[in-house]
Amino acid sequence: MKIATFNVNSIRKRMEMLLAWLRQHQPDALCLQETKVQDADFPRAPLAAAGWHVVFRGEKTYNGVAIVSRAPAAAVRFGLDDGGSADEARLMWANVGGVTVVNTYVPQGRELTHAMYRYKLDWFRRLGRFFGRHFKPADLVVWCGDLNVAAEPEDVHAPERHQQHVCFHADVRQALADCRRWGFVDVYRRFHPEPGRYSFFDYRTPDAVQHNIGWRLDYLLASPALAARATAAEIDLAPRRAPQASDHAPVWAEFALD
DNA sequence: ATGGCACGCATGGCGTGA
Repeated sequence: MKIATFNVNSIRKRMEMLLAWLRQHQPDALCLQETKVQDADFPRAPLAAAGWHVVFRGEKTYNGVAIVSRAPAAAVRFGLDDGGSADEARLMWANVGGVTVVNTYVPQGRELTHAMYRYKLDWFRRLGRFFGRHFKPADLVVWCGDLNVAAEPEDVHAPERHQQHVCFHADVRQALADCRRWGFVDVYRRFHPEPGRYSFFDYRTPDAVQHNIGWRLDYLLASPALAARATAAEIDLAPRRAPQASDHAPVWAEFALD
């Protein structure tokens, strides 16, 4: 089973690239973030014409998540179900081929002093409780998405310059670590321990990919039971190098399931 | 040290992203 995640930065701008990537990689499930489109305008027709199922929740201009799959997704649910802000355009989960796929677009946080940064830290706490409420480590679960955190110094170019950044501050790294303590394994790192492997490259950095000035913000984190079955994982930089690219690259992993 | 660029919007500059 092949599962992937891709922050597309507008699905309408990225549809041609997205269809080509699906055709080439044939994932069982692809989690998308930042679709930036309200549901009434979601471009489901070109995906359906290519034989893909898709479930989604979005809003105008901002956020938006979707799961594209070859077989229909089951038990599709949206949002954090703890009575707080549900953020349905930031979290969805579904069963695809016997695996529970959780797709998140974690709030970026804007500035350390901004209310959205407090909201981001709280969001990780709420998500940790969500995992504890719904899943057991023996379940086959994969948490995918743009987590907006470089988990370790190896996950960002020049970490010493980013100690006060909302995606690398000690507090947000700890919030992700606390959330992962449920049992999540970083599948990409199982296969690629080397530093300097990134999934995000800022548009404003000239030739960022060529100079490898980036961040690893996009993850597939598997439950212990699922991680034990991982056979491969990669960051695909080709779509990031292409014209009219998203600022993120797709990340995928494969699992050997019965 | 600062700002690059791209996106969407009842657009012609602004808020947001990371």
